[in-house]
Amino acid sequence: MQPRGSYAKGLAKREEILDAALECFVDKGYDRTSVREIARAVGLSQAGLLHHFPNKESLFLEVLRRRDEQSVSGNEERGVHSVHGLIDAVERNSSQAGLVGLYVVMSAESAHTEGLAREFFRGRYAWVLDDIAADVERMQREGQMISRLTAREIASLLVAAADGLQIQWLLDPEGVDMTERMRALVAAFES
Amino acid sequence: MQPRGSYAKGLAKREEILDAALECFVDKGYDRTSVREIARAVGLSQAGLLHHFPNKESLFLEVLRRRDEQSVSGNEERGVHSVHGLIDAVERNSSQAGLVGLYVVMSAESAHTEGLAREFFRGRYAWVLDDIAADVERMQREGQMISRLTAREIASLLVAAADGLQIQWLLDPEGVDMTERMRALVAAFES
DNA sequence: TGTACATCAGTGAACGCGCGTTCACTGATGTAC
DNA sequence: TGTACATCAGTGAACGCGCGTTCACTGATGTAC
Repeated sequence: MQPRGSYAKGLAKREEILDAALECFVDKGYDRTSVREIARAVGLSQAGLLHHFPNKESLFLEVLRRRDEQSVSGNEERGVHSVHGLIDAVERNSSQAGLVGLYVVMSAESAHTEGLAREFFRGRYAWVLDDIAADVERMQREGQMISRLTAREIASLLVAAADGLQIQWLLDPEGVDMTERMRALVAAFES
Repeated sequence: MQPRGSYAKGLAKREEILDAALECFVDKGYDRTSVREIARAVGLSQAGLLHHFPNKESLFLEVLRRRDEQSVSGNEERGVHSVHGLIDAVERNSSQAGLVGLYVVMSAESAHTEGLAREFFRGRYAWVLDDIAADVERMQREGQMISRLTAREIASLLVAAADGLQIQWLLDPEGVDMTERMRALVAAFES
């Protein structure tokens, strides 16, 4: 006998939970966010929440996965991950108070840890860097970017700067304009 | 009646605790490091450890402060914080498996949080950026660096890249040579 | 169209656990006289 | 030089607390006949 699957109401609640969980994880990190807290935010008991997800780590990974899907589909028209796609992501980030910023904190947190979250981020960085490096290589061929550095080096530095600027911005939101600063970096790489 | 102050034995134990705490915080982060764990590492009971520090947060801040002092005194001859001082720090970091890396994870963690740790990092970033910007400005005056970007922008991007590369390196130690990549970035800024 | 029933959605209470911190205490150690 | 004593260094047990998770359960909902 096959399981029947979720009802419409269940799926809707699931989405609601993922939204609330994202918000909590973004502004408090994994460890400092409790399941109870997320449950309260969506008007459920903790046991009610855990009816939709087997445990906290699964919920967290679902949040990451969905975030990734959304960011991919939103960027479709300009190439999944490109140099300017990265700048867009940074811009969205500063206006929406840390949507992609989840990644910086979460990846920094999980970089030290074993487990599924670490594997998720390792994989994610790998293909983001691949995509951006491909875009940089194209720009180099078209003579738009310097060739003194390899495409991979430039891609890695761009992503690193985006992540690092996020930290500076979180510590001092008025002092840093992330988008403008990213544009300046790209300009320095342009030939 | 004045307090008598610590004995030599007490001061030695204090240093031992700070060393052990640094190691724990570096590879597990603040939340996942327990006082009991640090105490065990230095052969004390948890209550014994808390004889030397009033609570966990104080211990943590002491670790940060001492780390900063050591890194300053080690860099004396080349200017406290300079462009090449930053590269040195990155290099030391990759060889010593994350000594300064404490800052990246800790600052990312604490960027979202209120409290003393956040203030510590806010202040620290402010003066590190000031120092490096001053060094960049000197290099610009001497014609060694491009002037298309402001000194402050360059300084901010250098620090951001150093932090971001740390994350990439933690996730994939073989895939990234942080030092070499930092040198490439500095080269891109040189005129 | 009606109904029996399996499954879904969600509750409330409890579980064991590890956490940071506190307490009253003991022995070692330096110091004032 | 000897000694009384205040303070330091450290112990062991306990504290309350919030955590993630589990349990037995109830009512709602879709579906098969």
